[in-house]
Amino acid sequence: MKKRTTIDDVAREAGVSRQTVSRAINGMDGISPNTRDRVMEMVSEMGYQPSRLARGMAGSSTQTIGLIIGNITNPAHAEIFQCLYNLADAEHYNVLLRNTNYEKELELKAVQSLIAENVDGLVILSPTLDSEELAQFSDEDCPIVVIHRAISAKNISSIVTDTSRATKSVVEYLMGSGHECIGLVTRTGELSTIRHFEGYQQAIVMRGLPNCPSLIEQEEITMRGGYLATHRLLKQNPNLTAITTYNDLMALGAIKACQELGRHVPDSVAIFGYNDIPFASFCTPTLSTIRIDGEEVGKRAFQRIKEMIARPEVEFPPAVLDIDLVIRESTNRQ
Amino acid sequence: MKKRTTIDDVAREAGVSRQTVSRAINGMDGISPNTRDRVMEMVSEMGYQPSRLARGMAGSSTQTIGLIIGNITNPAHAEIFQCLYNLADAEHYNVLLRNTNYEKELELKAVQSLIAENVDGLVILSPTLDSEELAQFSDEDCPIVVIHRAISAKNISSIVTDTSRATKSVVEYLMGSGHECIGLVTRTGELSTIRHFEGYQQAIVMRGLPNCPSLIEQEEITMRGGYLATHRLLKQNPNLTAITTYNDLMALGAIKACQELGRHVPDSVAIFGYNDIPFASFCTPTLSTIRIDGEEVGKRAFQRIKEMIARPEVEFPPAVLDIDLVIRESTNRQ
DNA sequence: TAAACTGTCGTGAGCGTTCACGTAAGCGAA
DNA sequence: TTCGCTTACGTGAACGCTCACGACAGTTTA
Repeated sequence: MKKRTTIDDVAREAGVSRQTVSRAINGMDGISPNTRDRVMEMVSEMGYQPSRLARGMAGSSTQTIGLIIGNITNPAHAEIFQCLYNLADAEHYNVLLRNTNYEKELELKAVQSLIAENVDGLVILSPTLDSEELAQFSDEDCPIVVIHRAISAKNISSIVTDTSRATKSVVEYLMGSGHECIGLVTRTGELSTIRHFEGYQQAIVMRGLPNCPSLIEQEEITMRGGYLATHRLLKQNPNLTAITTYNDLMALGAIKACQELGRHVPDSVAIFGYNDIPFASFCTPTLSTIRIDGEEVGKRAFQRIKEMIARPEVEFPPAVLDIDLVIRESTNRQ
Repeated sequence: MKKRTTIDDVAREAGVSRQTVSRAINGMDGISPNTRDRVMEMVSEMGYQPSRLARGMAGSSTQTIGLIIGNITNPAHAEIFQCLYNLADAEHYNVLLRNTNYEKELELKAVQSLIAENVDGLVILSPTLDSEELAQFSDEDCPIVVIHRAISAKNISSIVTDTSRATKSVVEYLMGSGHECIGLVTRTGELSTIRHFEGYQQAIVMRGLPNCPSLIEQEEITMRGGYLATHRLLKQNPNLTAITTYNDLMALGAIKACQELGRHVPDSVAIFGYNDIPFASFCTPTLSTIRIDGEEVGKRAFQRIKEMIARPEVEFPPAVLDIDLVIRESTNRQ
């Protein structure tokens, strides 16, 4: 049975007090350079690692941030996680993950449980909870950063892209390429789809095209979901020549559905994705999509949560990220 | 400043002692049904949640398992994580993730840091560390389950598939379809590739075909890696008609490379993957691959780590999982 | 009837830190 | 000298639990 090396062990060996060791390892002042060196040498000699549990108990920080993620299996989410993780890890933060499968109940529980775990901050990467549901956590003293949903309140801040404008650009691009009957494949629920609708309809209306409800299909956010929705869409609207989707996964499913129905992509149907996951440039045909820089998102989210931890009284406005249309084969009609 | 509800608060309100509350919430005996009910009612009324930090400090378990993962961006890994996570979460375990990018140094540090965090157990999902490197952790009293590498020692156990046999089956299948010049695209490093080589060569030799080193290319485990390796492979061996790969990601890259080089898949080159990630059945052409049930892997890993936590003295033999060949379009020559 | 046991509960200590103090030495200024 | 300030430490308490006990009924056993 191995016994853990504690701060007291180090203190004893170095011939100083507990507190002095603490001062040394935490870079606090009130300690002379000489003693600091001596202590630090002892620390590495004895292989001492402070216990995060004890630190969390005694101090105010657990050096842990919670991350709630809708589905880690979604490559767009995974990329953001990875980047956020790397930054956090570099600053000795632990990342505590909760995979919620986009379920509202689970997500609410996840927020509560993470706060109860004394995380220093919380990042939410899932389009499930709405502003009101989030607002109830304003009074817990745990800063929250929400990704992809604009909200800013006490202790709550966000990193967003302009989904509405992006979707509008996509539809305008498709109309510019001569498409007049454009379908929308999006997720179930209202929450983040509303921006999606918004952009879609703005573009349609501006162009004076008919705003037809049968051109919209909703499904779960997976390849299978995109596949099913597209099947329905094309059955109801055989004259449809383009589809814009909620994300790349649904787009990949859409391509599959088109192929099964004998509708060539892009010659018979153009498909537009959202996110630019790695597969988008490796599939056949390669996928036109909205590029969101996952690395940038992860970086901003981490920076923001750190700022909020450091200055809890400040209220931060949403950070809006740029997006680009990436045109590839799936919309490139001959 | 919100104050946390502690076990003492509950005890006071319920008119019992701390320890009695502890007995109630932990389902220990030495408490009458009446008091238990009364305490539990008070617990939910006050919204009391025990502090994992304090539990970890005071008790022997932190209810946390560590998971080291090579690259969470790899869908095969993500699936296993998700399943393991779900099971762990259902039993109130936290999962502490470390993403190591397959780097040996990071991975060794990750193991040490997780042990220092007092995790109850550790699961390693990465083909990076070899048996000797792992063996040094036998003496820490923290059970370790290694996925995809056969090893069993004190405190160390594993969940594996027979990569060698699987690869052999693939090559035999390809030869059975008339292929005589078969390339191998695998990862850099020796560790898990050795089983890959083994199966490949066994099949080749049994058939009496020449064992040509130029038919093997190594790269990083990504689509891009598979893409680059395949480019080199086809340049050096234009007469090659089939490629078997380390995993589906590399296979997807291989398909891309073939398309760029004007080699039709499967008519000119057949491609075989490994893992059966969701994209394998949604890409074009759909990918023939080895099916590994990620859900089963995650389940076994979690069950095993729980067994090891419960009975630290027992040494478990590797659990070997079944695999299947899944034949799809990418090897289906007309 | 005394002794031993069983069921139910409470108490003190300890886990490994940080925090808010207290203290002693050294130095300069009034 | 005397006071105050700074620098460099040390000390006790606290964080919220679990663990190993101890205590005290009530019930069985010898």
